[in-house]
Amino acid sequence: MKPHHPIPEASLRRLPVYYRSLQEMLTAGAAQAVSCADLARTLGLDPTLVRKDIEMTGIVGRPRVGYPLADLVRWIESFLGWNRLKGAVLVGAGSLGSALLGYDRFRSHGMEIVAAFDTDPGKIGKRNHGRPVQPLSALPDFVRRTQVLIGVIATPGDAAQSVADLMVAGGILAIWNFAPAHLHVPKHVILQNEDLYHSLASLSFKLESRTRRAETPEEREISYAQDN
Amino acid sequence: MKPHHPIPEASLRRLPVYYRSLQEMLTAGAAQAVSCADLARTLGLDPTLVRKDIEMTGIVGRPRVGYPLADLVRWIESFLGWNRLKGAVLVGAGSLGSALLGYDRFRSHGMEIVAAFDTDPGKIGKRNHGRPVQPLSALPDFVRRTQVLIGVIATPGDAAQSVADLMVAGGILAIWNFAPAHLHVPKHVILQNEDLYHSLASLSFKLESRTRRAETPEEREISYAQDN
DNA sequence: TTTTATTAGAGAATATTTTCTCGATATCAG
DNA sequence: CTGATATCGAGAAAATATTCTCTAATAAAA
Repeated sequence: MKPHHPIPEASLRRLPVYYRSLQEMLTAGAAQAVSCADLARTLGLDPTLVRKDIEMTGIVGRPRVGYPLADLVRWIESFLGWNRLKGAVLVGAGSLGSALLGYDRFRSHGMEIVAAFDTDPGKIGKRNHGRPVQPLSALPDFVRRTQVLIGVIATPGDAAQSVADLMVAGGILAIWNFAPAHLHVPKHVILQNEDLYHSLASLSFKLESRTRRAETPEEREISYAQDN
Repeated sequence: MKPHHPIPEASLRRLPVYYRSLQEMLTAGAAQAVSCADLARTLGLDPTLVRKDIEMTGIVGRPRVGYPLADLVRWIESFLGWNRLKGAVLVGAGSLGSALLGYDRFRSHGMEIVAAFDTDPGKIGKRNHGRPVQPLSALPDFVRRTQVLIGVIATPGDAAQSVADLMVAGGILAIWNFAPAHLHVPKHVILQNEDLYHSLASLSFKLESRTRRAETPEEREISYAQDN
């Protein structure tokens, strides 16, 4: 039923948007069913785009009615794997790591961070948001014992590759990397980079080109060439 | 030199990767110049892809030599606007907000968070990573006075839209949204969403489909050669 | 029963991204 | 000094992804 292979990345990233909007509708308790047109209108997207994305998940709607709201929400959950809780380990109990440990809503999105690791003796042995912080050296064994599949890296950039290696050695299958580093992992390991500087680059570039364009409309042609 | 107006988003997101790699080479002090082929090899990318991306920034290289390393680094900085410091305000001094306030390396990437805002009376008036936390109601006036252009949202999802409205009212031109919410902003405002659940969806989906696929067929045993 | 709103599905059109190809040029070896 | 060659630059082509368009089918409403 589900065409697992050719899922466009863009569609995949839009599904959580739909999901959240649908869940809001659900808690608002307004309607039993929702049409793609409704959803598209509230999100400011094209209706056919929304339909394509939803169609992709395999659920079938009913003409003139739309999709049963509760079913659609559960279906997306299931499609994204958010209904099957997967354990994760986190390395790097700094401020970002702590913030991630505090995100209790990850649990309702299929992921639970079950343990944290660090190399700082000042952190090891203490608890962070309820999870014990263990020495990094204990990671591979822990992963092997607990069969955890997801590893979250929230270390400084220069430590990230060696952490990734440890994770892979332990049997981690998916790495969510928040460290500013370009990681090399075996092909069978899923790598999701969450590098803030990538986004900042995009934001910064767009802002610069817009404000510069506003300053000197006629000099656009050299706008990229000028150094300050 | 040519201002390609449509800068591919994909290229824009690869530039920070190049930047970091180049900077590492620079501090390693190995070579004066670097070729696209070198860079592509260390990053595992296609050489022509790298050349296209770099060409897009407008820098000119020298045949048989490559690009002068130091110049290239500075050029990318300049292209992305990372050499012109832009002020930003942050709303939501929770754990994620604090983590962002603690990222002092944003400054070397063109952004400095100059003030934080929150609605929690327990946080207002205190300092967070050196910045005073002010009441949210003070935001529009602050933005207007200081001419800050970037707004960072790190609030819970249900507060995000009203915060965005306040920012827009104050004159913010770019919003970096970490809250799990779909924001509506005027067209002239740049919106960059950093929703963790989008990435988690992608990660989770890929992991689910791989593990499901691996459960049924014969290839379950995966060997990890490396062990250290 | 007829009308209407809506989904399903397929295919075309468009946009974007990546790869290919080739000519030009600076460096190096002889 | 001359030729070989690695590298850049740029345009063309190919591949990929996204968006649009249209038709048929269906369920609800009139």
